[in-house]
Amino acid sequence: MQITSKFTIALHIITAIDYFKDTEKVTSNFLAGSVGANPVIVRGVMGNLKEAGIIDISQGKSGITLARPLEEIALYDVYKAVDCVSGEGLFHFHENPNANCPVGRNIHKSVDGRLSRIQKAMEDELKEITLSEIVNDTKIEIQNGQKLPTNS
Amino acid sequence: MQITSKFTIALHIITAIDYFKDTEKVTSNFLAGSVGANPVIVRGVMGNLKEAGIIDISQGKSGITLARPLEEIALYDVYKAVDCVSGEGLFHFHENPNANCPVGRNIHKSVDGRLSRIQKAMEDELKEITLSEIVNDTKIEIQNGQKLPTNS
DNA sequence: GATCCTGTAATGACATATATTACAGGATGG
DNA sequence: CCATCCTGTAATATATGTCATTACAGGATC
Repeated sequence: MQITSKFTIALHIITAIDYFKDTEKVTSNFLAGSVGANPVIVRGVMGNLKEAGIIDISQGKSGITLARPLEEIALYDVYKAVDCVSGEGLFHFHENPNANCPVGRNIHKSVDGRLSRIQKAMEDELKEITLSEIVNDTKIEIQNGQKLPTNS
Repeated sequence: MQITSKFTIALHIITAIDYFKDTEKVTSNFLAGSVGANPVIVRGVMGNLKEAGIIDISQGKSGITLARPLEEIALYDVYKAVDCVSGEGLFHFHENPNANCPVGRNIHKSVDGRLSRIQKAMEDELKEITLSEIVNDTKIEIQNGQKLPTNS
């Protein structure tokens, strides 16, 4: 199992919105071209990000823009926006433990809290990382890629 | 998306093996009855736990037994044993970022490390919890459930 | 007002999770 | 030593989720 690629698509979208904000009209088709996914998928993710107040969507010349500074967008905000992990939680508990068995009747009580704690550890880490880190690193990587090998 | 229930089934199995070790012959069918899942699924999980050196499987009177003390079985060991998360990692990266786009060409480099770090945070938490905690809590819950309401 | 863009529905392909039936082969215990 | 019981595993079915794709309605823009 894996967390849906909508999450990394969202990170890619935000990075591209920032990177191309001054040089391109950023639309769902443009973003879909960069992401390599279908425009409908991208529009869906865009919708999630808009609901979460992370981007603004306009059909005008401005196109799609960021609604707040990159420093104020944590990976956790994006993760919540695209709803990677259902309300059921990260772990899928088997549905039918036997209520006639003492273990089956009580296993939930002793496990649920610990699974939440594990999920929380992941989510706390998501809160520690902002999009500004990712965008900055991406720009650095782009710079490095543009340097040609040279002897000088 | 959710992590497969094989994981919680494994926790349930281990708990039941310990709980019933002195009173029942523990077989895949017996465990499947407690878990409320198909015996074939349980045998599959049992196979994973056996490979990982967590349980021993015998067809004799002893049935299925724990291969090491509960204190030495971390949730992480079980998680690895049942292979919840593929080698691809917890997060599914979109497959086709556009190599002709500077962002598409570099987004992986700036994101991959951070996604690993998030996954690691979860896995580190899994390492902190042992089955002895879960089994002890389950036993306590069973005790509490057996206490009848009383005025005395 | 023509054009472009978003929002969304409908459908299909594909992968994964779980259940289920069936059976071969091995260990056990009488 | 043999009947029995149990595990290991293949094959199949169903359900669900992901992602792609086509299509189009409606709104904003220029």
